[in-house]
Amino acid sequence: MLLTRLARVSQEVAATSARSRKIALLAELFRDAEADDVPLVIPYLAGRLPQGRLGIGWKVLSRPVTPAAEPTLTVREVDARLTGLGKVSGTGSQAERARLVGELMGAATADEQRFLFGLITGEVRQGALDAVAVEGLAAATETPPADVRRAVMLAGSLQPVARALLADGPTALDRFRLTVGRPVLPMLAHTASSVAEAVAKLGACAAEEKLDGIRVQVHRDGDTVRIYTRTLDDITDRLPELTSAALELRGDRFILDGEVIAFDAAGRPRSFQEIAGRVGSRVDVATAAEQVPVSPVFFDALSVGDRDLLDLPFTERHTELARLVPEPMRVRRTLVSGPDDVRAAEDFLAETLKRGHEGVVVKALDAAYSAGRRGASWLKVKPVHTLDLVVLAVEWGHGRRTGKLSNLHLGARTADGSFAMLGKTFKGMTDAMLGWQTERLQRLAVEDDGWVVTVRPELVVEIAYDGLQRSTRYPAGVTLRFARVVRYREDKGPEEADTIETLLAAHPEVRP
DNA sequence: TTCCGACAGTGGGGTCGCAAT
DNA sequence: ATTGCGACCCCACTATCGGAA
Repeated sequence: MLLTRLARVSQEVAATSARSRKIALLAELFRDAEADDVPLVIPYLAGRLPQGRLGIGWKVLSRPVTPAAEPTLTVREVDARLTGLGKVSGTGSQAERARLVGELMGAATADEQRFLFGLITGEVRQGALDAVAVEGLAAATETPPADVRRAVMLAGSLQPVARALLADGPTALDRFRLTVGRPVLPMLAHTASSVAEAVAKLGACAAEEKLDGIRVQVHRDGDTVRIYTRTLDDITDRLPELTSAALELRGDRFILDGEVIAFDAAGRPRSFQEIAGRVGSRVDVATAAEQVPVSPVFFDALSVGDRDLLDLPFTERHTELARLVPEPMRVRRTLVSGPDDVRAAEDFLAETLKRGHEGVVVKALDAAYSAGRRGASWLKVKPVHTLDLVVLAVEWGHGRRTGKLSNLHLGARTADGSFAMLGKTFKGMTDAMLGWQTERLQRLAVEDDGWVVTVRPELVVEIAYDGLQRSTRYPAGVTLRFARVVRYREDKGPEEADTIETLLAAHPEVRP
């Protein structure tokens, strides 16, 4: 199949907003693909590369290359060239990679160049990624979408499922079973604004500590242990303590879900930054492990022995977990019978925060373990802080925000009356706010370099954030974690904005 | 008819590792 | 040694479609 066909369909998919139409367009293309093209066509139109990461980014791809006049590239040729690209490594490799990218782009028409750019940077912007491609695949093969989604969860990605389904038909899905040693997509939590809201939605539930570390899925089969991240990367070699911990447990065959965290000398949880640095260290693991030893805290069991627990209610999975994992390695929790029992959950949240953790996750007791779309049966609740800050500058948006001023630069007052930048945010704005701020901020503009518009520091905005973290980038030595806009405060002048001093005083545990 | 779950999009900061300077 | 870039950790929120209630 020619690449130009994919590029054209991708444009058509992007042009329609109806999900049903997107699915129909994808299904039609999948049906037309030859057997050998299928393993490429499906991930390409799901916005993914079968090779995974290539080491090529926005910078290299942005160099202009004269496009080809006629479309000649086939999907298989593109795949072969990208595979070659991924294999280039060593000294001088960056120049060689750039040369190969230039060759590929030079063989592509302008439309194809646009498609390849989106594919490699992961920004296809056609309004259809994995989930819609799964629906398209289900339609093309006349298989129930729920069955395809479940197989994708068990396989960890779309490609193997697509290949099996198109080669052998719907019965091939039976091959995708939970297997120790093969990671599955983890179940994720939604957000609730309060414990009361979460309990009202879920009924009988458990409130568990929410730990601010790195999610891990631990597989043990006899003496073999493998550890996977949320995106299913294998990080076994970076966390030797976890292998030891898994080998100490009584069972010799299981899959557990948990979080890796670390404690300081006083027994308080260390910051996310410290844990992420430790888990990210690959070169000298021994030294990193000495400086920041980590501990696992497990909260779910996906399989034990030869039993697949995924479809069991949480209560039963937890019974299995408790049988296998002793107390300190198991997450602290409390049971809540229902809305009349909210106080128990609220007290538990207060205790958890006092112990230095992030918040709680409220989990329905009757829910199965599912990465699919079986509703939000895990709800996280975290405290939210707010500040009044001053807009110092704003960046022009991309994609659907093209032509709108989007990403705000936020400043707090300093002792001398000037403003210190604390970070940026593009979150929390409605389309109406986006339109309003585009007009309002242009009136305050003192400079526009085509990317950043610098403004007079006069407009006050209320910002919500999850906490403070250390920063080497910003002048105060700190930055906001997960900042988002709540509302504009036109009733306030910049002289009423919050100061760096009050911010630091509110977070004594963080020192710049 | 209204409500709500699922999805995609729009990017945020930090850290590590590697190649180039 | 320092800098720039890419990969991967953590993530919030809004708009929209389409099925459920």
